[in-house]
Amino acid sequence: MGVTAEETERRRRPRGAVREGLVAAGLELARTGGPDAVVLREATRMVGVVPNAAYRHFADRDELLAAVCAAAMRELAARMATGAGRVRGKHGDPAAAGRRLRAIGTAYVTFAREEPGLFATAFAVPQQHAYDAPDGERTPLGHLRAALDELVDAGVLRQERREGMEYPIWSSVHGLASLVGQGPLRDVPDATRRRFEELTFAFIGDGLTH
Amino acid sequence: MGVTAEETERRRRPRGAVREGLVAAGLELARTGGPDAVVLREATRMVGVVPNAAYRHFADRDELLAAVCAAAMRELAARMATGAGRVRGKHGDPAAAGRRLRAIGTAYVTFAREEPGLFATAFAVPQQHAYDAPDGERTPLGHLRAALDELVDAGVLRQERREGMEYPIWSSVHGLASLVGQGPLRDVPDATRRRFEELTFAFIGDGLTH
DNA sequence: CCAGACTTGTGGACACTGTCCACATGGTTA
DNA sequence: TAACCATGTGGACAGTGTCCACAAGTCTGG
Repeated sequence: MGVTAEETERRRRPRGAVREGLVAAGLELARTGGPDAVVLREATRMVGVVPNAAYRHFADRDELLAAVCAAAMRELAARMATGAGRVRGKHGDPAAAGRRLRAIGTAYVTFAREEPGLFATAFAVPQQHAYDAPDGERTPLGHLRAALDELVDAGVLRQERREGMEYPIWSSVHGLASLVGQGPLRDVPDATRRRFEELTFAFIGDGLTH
Repeated sequence: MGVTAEETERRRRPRGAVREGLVAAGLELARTGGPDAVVLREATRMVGVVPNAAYRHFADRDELLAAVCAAAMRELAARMATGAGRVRGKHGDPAAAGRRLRAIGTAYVTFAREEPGLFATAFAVPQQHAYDAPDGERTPLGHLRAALDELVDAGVLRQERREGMEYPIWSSVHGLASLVGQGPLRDVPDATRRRFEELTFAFIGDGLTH
């Protein structure tokens, strides 16, 4: 009797819900344990479905992981957007432009420190890293590019120094995030870490206005 | 008959050979597949010993992995030492000091690109990252500190800017290495990658002489 | 409107992994 | 020489990714 009820209930899942559920479950696992914690069977258990069901939506575990990685990367981009959005001052104001660059950098590093598992997961599977994601949203690199363009508009960064400036800055911020989030500097005291962040952002500022 | 021969052969291993063999095997696995590829059973197979034998030398797989990570980190430090050692010019010569800093940075990034598996493994288990390793050898951070100290001695880096300068620079180099070695910039063409490296090292130089 | 095709979930199986236990065996020491 | 200790063995177990055959809904063309 209960069997029939549950059996019929089995099909009541909205279309695509299992796939989304698996990604959400994978994100939760990644949050606490990083990419290695994204175990297919555990994710299916969380969704309430048998392990093999996952294979109707992903070719294998790697494909599930890739979807989780993409989601983690979107989360990082979203936090950068939020950080930049909180800075007031209109486009072209030199001070505001500087604060916006710093805000996206801070968001990046803060994400790595507060969510080391998700941060590691975001970079676990190398994705195409264009300025914009397929859905039209800005990627982290896109946010950086926009911030640098604004610094040029504001007259803070000279045009002839603009080209390629994304990469040294991305390197600095990404390296700081890695070292502090999961790397050797993971366990330094909070005050020390803040000093490292301060030093690094000051270094970037120096490099920009050279 | 053959049994007895092999049985007696079993004990012919030099003392500590199994442990060292396991680390060496783990290093080989890490070289091709990163930290996840360090699988205990495969390492024991390579050494020619039964899986459980590993538990006489390591509490569990994590402890084996930690040993492999430490070895990978020493390998990175060794390459930095080699790179610095190739630069001629005596201590205190400004040009030589700059070249030495660049040489250790280049060695760091080159290691990440040529041996992405080992690079990832070196940073997979966060170790104490002092200036010197327990065996007295310089760590990567130790090399960086020495290079910066020399820049001060050479008069390139002003003393009052010296303190804490390790961290922005380490961040820049480590970030570049991560992005180029295993991260989103892993597959950019060689020429592009070299340009990113050039830009980043120039950026660091600017920040130093600010 | 209904038979077949397609989609999606199930059940059972396999090889592989890390790890535990009891046991054997050789070298060392009291 | 007898007891001990370090080290390797053999067998077992749970957990994992993945494959195959099957079932039960859903959609579609005649």
